[in-house]
Amino acid sequence: MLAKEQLKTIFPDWEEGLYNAIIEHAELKEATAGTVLLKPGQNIKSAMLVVEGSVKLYQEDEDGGEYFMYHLNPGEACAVTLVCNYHHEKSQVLAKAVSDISYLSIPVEFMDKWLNEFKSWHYFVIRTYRSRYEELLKTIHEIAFKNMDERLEFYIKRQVSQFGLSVHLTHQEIANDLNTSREVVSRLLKKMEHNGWVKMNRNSFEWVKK
Amino acid sequence: MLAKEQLKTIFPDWEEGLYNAIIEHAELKEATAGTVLLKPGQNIKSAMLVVEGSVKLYQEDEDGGEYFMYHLNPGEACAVTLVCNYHHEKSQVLAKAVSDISYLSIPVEFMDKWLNEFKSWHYFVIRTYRSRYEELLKTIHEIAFKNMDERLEFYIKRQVSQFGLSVHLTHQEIANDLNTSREVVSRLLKKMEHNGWVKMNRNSFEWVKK
DNA sequence: AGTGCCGTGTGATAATTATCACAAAGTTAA
DNA sequence: TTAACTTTGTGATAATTATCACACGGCACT
Repeated sequence: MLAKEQLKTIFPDWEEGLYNAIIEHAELKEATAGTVLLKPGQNIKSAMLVVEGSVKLYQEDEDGGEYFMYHLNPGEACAVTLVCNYHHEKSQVLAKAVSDISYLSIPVEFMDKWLNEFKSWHYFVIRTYRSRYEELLKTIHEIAFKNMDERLEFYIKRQVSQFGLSVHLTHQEIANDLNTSREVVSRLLKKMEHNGWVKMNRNSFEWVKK
Repeated sequence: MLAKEQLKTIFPDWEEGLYNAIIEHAELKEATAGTVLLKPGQNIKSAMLVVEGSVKLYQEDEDGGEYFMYHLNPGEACAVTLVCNYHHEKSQVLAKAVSDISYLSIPVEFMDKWLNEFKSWHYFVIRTYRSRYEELLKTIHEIAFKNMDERLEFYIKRQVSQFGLSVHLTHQEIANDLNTSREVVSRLLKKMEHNGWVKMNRNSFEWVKK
């Protein structure tokens, strides 16, 4: 388990008691890049709080399609796992580690208990829901109103603000995240290259716009 | 203001003290069908809890487009208005009364206070966020993966489960909610009519499938 | 009854995206 | 180096949706 000091830097503004409770009851787990942490339909047995690395949240289609919704970073929690009624909730999302990660896993039994015990925990839960709700709104805005070129630009910008100007993704990976085809992504990136927005390499490209 | 008994039937499972606080501090407001209750960009000054009638929540585009996300019914609250930090939050959604409605309006000052005072209030807030988050997920699922015919069917089914088998909407209204054009809706409804899924009238139709 | 508006039907065409087919270039491993 | 594989480029074509144009019928109002 982490030292309390480390916890405090990653999850600031909690009560002493909550740090202690975490240290006592949470398990620090690790997962390698690409691991599926949560699948649609899966029963939720524990909450997930990211400590290190980042996680991608997807909506998944019945027949294999995926749509990327948002990233979870250190200090953030997966909203769908913060349930307050025992064992009955199932995941509606797919969560995948983008990098090697470590995260706190907290049995759902404590969710309800801590809501009563720790004020800072219930603020954390509410803030988590609120911010994830807002991420979903942004995602809906993109899909509902924008064409693929603008959606790709939005996607790249999110990627850039996460990992910097150098984007290490293949066209195929991007196409999967946007539920479109590799060809479409290739052509749109080519157009962006002509416009001087990106510098293309194999397996990666640089975002140079603005 | 409503009598406590009425409040209890619409918002069950609250504490006595919360009902009293509502009676003391909430205002019971009314609005006629079609009224815009909340606009994107607007500062949130008060929470909205639906008492009677129903409200439609939309994502709005910069240039006039709208996309319908979900309904709010009596006993439900608008998640975006349940803010806990004063005055700084702006709406990212559009809320419109579908029918004549009445709702409780609670100044945001109380949001934080009540979170501390009433356990039943913070459960209510969390449940609200959770259920709205889930509605957004469903919406994303539709837009990201389905063609317009399936999205229209999903839309009609939601309408039916809200208001019954008789759907009183013009093709134009449906087209606005789905951010598509009237012609597309007309043609798809015609196809559904051929399949025996609907019986068309002027200004309305019946859902007869299954 | 006539006028005009609104809701609907429908063809023609454009724009966007999806799908298929295949080539070329870079990378990895024997 | 050669072979196998991955990534990317690109044309051709299909499917889906958007847009434009216009007709027709019901309904309200005089």
